[in-house]
Amino acid sequence: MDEKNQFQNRINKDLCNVRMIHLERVLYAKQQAIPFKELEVMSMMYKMLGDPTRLKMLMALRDNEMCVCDLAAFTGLTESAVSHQLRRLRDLALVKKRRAGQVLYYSLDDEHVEELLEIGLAHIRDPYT
Amino acid sequence: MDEKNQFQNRINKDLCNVRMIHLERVLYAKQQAIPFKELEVMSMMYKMLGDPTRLKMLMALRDNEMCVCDLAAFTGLTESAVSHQLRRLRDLALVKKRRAGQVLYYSLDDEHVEELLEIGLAHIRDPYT
DNA sequence: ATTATCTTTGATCATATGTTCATATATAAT
DNA sequence: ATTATATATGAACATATGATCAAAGATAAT
Repeated sequence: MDEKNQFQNRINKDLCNVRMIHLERVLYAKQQAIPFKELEVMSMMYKMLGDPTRLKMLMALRDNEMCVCDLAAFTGLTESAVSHQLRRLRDLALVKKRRAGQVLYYSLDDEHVEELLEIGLAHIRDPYT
Repeated sequence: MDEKNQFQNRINKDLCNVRMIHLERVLYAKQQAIPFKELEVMSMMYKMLGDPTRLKMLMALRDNEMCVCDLAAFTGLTESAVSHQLRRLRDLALVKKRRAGQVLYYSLDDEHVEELLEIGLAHIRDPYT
């Protein structure tokens, strides 16, 4: 096999050889790609759903708004740990809080979050429908 | 404040005092909670969406099925790294593969995955609608 | 059969993550 | 003002995670 053939799938890109089979698909993907900052925020949002403890809290919040100590009792964690996680969930707009005196009531931020939870549950229960 | 008052929100549960404000909500949450095994799978599925590299790959797969080396070229990672991540995505039924000779074409597993991506993107772009 | 191409796998390592403990803040009650 | 309640924050530590490198399968071509 001569050198031309050997490198038929190697395309010079930014001074280094990168192998690819469908150049047009790679270019199209690059065109369509969302800005990196959005990608980071978006992946961080999913990551916040991607922990058993936080997910358990979120699933419970589908039915009722709950305060920190309730969530701690429910999850079996310390209130500190729950508070830490709620803060991260709040930073990504997955939950919101409402104050009533000393008590802070947490609930799902909006219907997007509910949908993400519903679809995720459906997916793991019926992977092929 | 006498001892009765001091412990009004402390309920003996499994031999240790746990503070909670809404016992009925905690009990209801426990009743409604999905099995732990499902919770683990579900959170792992979101976790797989929760990494910039994997998410970038998945977003690209919305438009086209792509092979490993294309995805490597697109992401700027080694083919090995891409393959590792694709395997994890496949384990959670987020992508599927189709063989054509030596080339393996990856695509989103089903419409659940597309929906999860659409809603996630909508959420970070319009946090309040 | 041998070689090339495309992809996968296992080990390794630096970084990221979740929990706990100690402490601080905020609101309410005495 | 002082004390109690409810929550938040920062530091620390053990574990989990993602990328790389080296090597191995798997399919196709010669």
